[in-house]
Amino acid sequence: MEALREFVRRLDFHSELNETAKESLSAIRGRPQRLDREEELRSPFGSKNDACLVASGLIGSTSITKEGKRQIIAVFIPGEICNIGAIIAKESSTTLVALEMSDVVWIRNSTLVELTQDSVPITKAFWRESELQAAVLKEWVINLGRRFARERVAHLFCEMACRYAYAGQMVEPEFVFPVTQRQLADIVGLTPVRVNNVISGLRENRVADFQRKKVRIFDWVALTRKGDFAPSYLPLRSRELAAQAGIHSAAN
Amino acid sequence: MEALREFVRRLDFHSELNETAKESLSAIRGRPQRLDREEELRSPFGSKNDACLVASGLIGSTSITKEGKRQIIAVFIPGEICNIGAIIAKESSTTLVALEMSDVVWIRNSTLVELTQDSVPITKAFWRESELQAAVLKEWVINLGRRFARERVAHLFCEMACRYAYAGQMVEPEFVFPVTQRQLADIVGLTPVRVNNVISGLRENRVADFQRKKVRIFDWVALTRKGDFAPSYLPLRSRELAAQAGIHSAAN
DNA sequence: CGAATATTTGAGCCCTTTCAAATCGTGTGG
DNA sequence: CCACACGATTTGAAAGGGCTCAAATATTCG
Repeated sequence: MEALREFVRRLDFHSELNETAKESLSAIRGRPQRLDREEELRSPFGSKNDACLVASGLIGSTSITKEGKRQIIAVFIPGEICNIGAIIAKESSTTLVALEMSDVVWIRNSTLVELTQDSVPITKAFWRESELQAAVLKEWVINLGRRFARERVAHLFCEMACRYAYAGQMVEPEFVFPVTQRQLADIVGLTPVRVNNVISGLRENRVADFQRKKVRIFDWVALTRKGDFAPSYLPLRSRELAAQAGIHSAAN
Repeated sequence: MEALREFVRRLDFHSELNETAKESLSAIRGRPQRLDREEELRSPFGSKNDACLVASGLIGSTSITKEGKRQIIAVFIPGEICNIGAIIAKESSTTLVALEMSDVVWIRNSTLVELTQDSVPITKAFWRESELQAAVLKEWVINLGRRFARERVAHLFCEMACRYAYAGQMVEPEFVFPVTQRQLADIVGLTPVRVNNVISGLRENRVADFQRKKVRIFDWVALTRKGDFAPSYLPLRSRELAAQAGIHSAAN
C-alpha cells in the first residue's frame, strides 16, 4: 500500500526507526474505503478511535458552530493519518470529512495500540507525528487570530506547498490542492467571497494563483513574505528546501 | 512540591497510572524560578526542550507576527507543564511568557526522557496530556475562525472556568484568571478596546464579569450558550460538573 | 448537452480596529 | 502609610476590513 509506505517514511524521517519497527509498521493492514466529496467519514470498525490513513484526496477535520458556520481545523494529505492522537485520546468532538473524492484506509484502533504496547520507539514516533500536527495547528491559531485575509491565504498556500513538497507531490511551480474556494474559506476563517478577492489580488500581483484546484506559485519569496511564513515548524528534507529556492529563481 | 502533585494527579486521572509510575513521577526534581509579569522564560539548563511545570501564576505560549501583533497560542495554569510535547518535538517557534508573576519549576529534558525510556504507560500519559492541550488548541481555532468577539470571550471564560475547576481553583461563582484585558485580547485575537466592550456587555447582561483579574460567573448556562461551549473536550471530574450546575442555580 | 456547483463581481452594511483622551488602579519610593 | 507615576480600563468617534445579499458568468459532472 503506497500510502502506508509514505506514512512509515514520514515516521522514519522524524523518529529514526529501527528495522524491526519499520517492519511491524509496514505490516499494518486496514480496510480501504472510497469517499465522495463532502462525505463524512465513519469507521467501518465502529470505534471513534480507529485510525484513518489517507491514500488519495484530502480529508478535513471540521466543526460547526451553533450558528451553522463551519471551521476546518486541520487537513490531511495522502500519507498522513487523520488525527493520529485519537489512538490514545477520547473521541474528539470534530468530524472528519472528505474535502475531495478520496481514498482512505481504516486501521483498527487495537492494531495500533498493540504496536505501541511493547515499543516505546513506536509510541514516540506516533506521538511525534501527533506533535507535528499540533505544530500546524498552532500556526493556524496565529493565522486566524492576527492576520488579514490576504496573509492568511498566503500563509496557507506556503504551508501546503511545504507539506505537499515533503510528500513528493509538488510539481515544480505548482501543486494540487483539491479544495473549492468555499472550503478554503472554511480553513482560513473567511467568506468564500473574500477568499475569491484575495486570490484575485495574488493573481494580479503575480505572486500566486489558484485555479482548478491547483496552487501555482509565481514568486515564492513574495508569497512567504506576504504570508509571514517561516517553515521551521514543518518537517522538511534538504532536497525540498532546495526545491523551494528553485521555485523562486524559476519564477516570473 | 504541590504543583508536581497536581500534575501527577492529572496524569493519573486521564491515564490510570500504577503505583510504580506514580512514584517515579512524584520523584521528579527540578529547579524553581520566579518570573515577573511579561518576563520571558528560558530554561536554566540551556535546552529548548526542557519542561516547565507551572507552580503559580499563568504562563502563555506566544508568537509575534511580522507586523508586531502578538497572539497567545496557549495558556498554562498551575499543575500543567507548558508545552509538554516539547519533550519529544524539535524546539518550537513559540516563546513562553509569564502572563502574571509566576513560579515555575524547570525539569531537565533528560529527566523526562529517561522516565519514558522504559515505560510505555508513562510515555502514553505524557502523550495524552499533550493531546489534551491539543484539544484546547482546536477549540481556539474554531473560536478565532468562526466566532464573534462576544462569543470568543464567553467561550474562553467557560474553558478557563472548567480548567480552574478541574484544578480545584474555582471558588464558586468566581475564579482567578490573572491576565490584563490586553493579554485577553491577545488570546482571543481582538483589540483591548473590543475586549473591554465585550466585557461591559457581559456585565450589563448579568452573565459574567471580569474585574481585578477575577472572572465572576453570574449565569453559567447563559455564558455557555453565548460562548457556544460544550465542555466535552476537557477532562472533568463529576464533582466539578456538579459544581457547574451549582453555579447556574446559584446565579442571579 | 443540461443541471448543479463554483467562481466572479458589485454595493451596502456591520463588526472590529484605530486613534485619542479621560479615568481608574496598582506598585513603588519616600 | 501616603503620594506619585505608570499602566490598565473605560469611553467616544471615525475608518476600514470583511460580511451579506444578489446576480452574472464559468465549470464540472452526469
